[in-house]
Amino acid sequence: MTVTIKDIAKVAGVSYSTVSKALNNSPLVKEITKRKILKVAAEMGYEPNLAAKQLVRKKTDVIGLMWPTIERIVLATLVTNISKAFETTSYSMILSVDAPETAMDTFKKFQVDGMIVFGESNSITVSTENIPVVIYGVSGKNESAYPIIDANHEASMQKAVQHLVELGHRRIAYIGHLDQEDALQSEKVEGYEKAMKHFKLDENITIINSNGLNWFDGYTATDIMLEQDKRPTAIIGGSYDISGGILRALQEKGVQVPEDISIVSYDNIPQMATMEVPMTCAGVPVDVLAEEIVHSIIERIESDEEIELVKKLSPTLTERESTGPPPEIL
Amino acid sequence: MTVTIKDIAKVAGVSYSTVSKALNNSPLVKEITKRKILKVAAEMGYEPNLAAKQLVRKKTDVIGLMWPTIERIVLATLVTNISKAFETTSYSMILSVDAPETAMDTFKKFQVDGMIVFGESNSITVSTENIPVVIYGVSGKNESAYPIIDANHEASMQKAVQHLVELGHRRIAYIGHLDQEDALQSEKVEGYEKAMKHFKLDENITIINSNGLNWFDGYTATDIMLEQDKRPTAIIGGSYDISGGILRALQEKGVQVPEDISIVSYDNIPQMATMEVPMTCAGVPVDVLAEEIVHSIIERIESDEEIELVKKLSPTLTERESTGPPPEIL
DNA sequence: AAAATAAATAACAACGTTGTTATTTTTATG
DNA sequence: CATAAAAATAACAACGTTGTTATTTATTTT
Repeated sequence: MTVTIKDIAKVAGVSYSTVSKALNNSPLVKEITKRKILKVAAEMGYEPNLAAKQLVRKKTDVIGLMWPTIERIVLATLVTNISKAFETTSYSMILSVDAPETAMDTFKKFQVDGMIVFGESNSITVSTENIPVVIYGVSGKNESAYPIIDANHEASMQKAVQHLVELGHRRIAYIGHLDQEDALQSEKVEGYEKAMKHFKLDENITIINSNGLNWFDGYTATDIMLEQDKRPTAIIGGSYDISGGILRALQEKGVQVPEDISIVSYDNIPQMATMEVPMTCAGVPVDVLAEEIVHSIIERIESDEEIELVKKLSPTLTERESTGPPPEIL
Repeated sequence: MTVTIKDIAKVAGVSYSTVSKALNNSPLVKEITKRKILKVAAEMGYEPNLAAKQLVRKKTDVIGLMWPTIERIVLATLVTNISKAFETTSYSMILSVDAPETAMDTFKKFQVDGMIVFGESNSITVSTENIPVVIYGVSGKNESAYPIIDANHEASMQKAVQHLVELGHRRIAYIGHLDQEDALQSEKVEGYEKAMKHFKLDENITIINSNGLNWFDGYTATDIMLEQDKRPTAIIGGSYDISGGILRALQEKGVQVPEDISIVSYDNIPQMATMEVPMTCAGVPVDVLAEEIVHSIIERIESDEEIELVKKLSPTLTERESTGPPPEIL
């Protein structure tokens, strides 16, 4: 038998409503009785019944995270960070790896107070009724019905290019997955182009399609790139995995990083520091991103005012050993 | 305002207890009233309140999955499969990527009916009270307090070696992560050794430590292996990622797979089919594994009898293009 | 057609909380 | 030291279900 507030009440010799108040640290109960009740509760191993509480409070203090594609390491890191960020709040998080519809059903069933959705807003096909939602993705052109946390790929690319330009680079290539369907990827390429133009490097724009987001895709793309006659002195990798492949390909061809070629990677996760060559990277640090997402959904739940629809975050450039001045060109 | 059974009752002109029965398809209510009530409920967009139901039923129909290390692709695939497997049951699954203690707290709070734990039984440090638990891991020597689903690494290795022996191989090497702490890894190596001895290939036992479970670890280990004078004609890779690295390293050195060297990988996931060279692999197919895990926890919840403590599954050898007869040796 | 039985529905008490209202106890006031 | 005011506690009605018991209605049986 599980112990309820009524059991505690009996033992402590008070009414159960007093127990309820004491457990919620209400100012309506005297300090000394509060302490006594808390002590009894602890001794009896009391665990509150969420269902009962939920039934009367109409609130679960639970937020659902929809995460349909679990096989990408950067997102896995983000999820871990979000989960950690929730620990300091009064909310719990539940995770669903199901298809959006199924996930939504589960969340509705659990009557979550809010939802975090990875991906574009159009991944929400079912009605969310009036459950607050925050999306992590790309704000894009067309307006979304839900607030979006945008990691600001364009600004990241700007920072990456700027860093390399300041080091003296001019021939800066971009290797990434070129996918019209994927707004995330497109924004990176466009950001790169924009930045190059901004620094008057229009004719040096070199974009290589890795045709995928995996380690090996970056590897292959780099091989192809190295065969071309005019090598760039710096490469921007479109993602953690791709940059890993780029680095490996260069190493194998005996190209020194950063002496011969510098690399900056998109994605700002701690793992960048433990790569073969610690990687300079541009992007919103994953812990900041997590904090921001968690903060946003809670604000949206608790505040009545409409929050801003698009929140573009400020990326950081973290300098490590994969970037340096370009080699002297003979 | 959400619609409750009382609202339906009013509209349908019956008592709310009749509505409850009708919605649960009870034989105590006449077919015609049942239909009427169901129709009204649908029209009003009724969604049952889980908390209320839970409060009286003392059951949540929810199972928690503890998954502390989300960054391994094989486990991610398993999670996806488990999630899918639950869809055909009356249970829902919630996922926690937190540390075991935190995860356990969350699950207790949600009053899950059961828990699935990845890893060894000693990862459960907190009391599970009387929540049914099923562990996916290694049964090992010392008895566990909880039922274990064991993917039977030893038998997998036996199958891998047998397959290669039948093809005519004798010099079969094993490349994997040698970690005393990790029972999963140790069992694979031991299984390999046992199988080699079983086929009287004691003096051909070659074990190379990849010092890690990543793609690159397999890659490096293979490089080292190729420098040795007597090459094996076949390699067993300890995991999906490691095998990927092995394959890549061989390709780069111009070693043909399977003409020059055959590879069998541990881990039986669909992704094996889409590698550079479709990979022959040994292990319990991930969908079978998922079904078994889901079935076990549900059985443990619903059946009063004690279920067997250790369930060793039967691995499958899936033959693909990475294995063939050994080259003629001059 | 009245009495006995069966079938269908209604009434109501749980379940474990919270929050509001009613009562008791304590403290301050004249 | 009675009395008013304040503080502390108790009582009780929700919340939306389920399952048990009580009541009504329909169907047999004599």
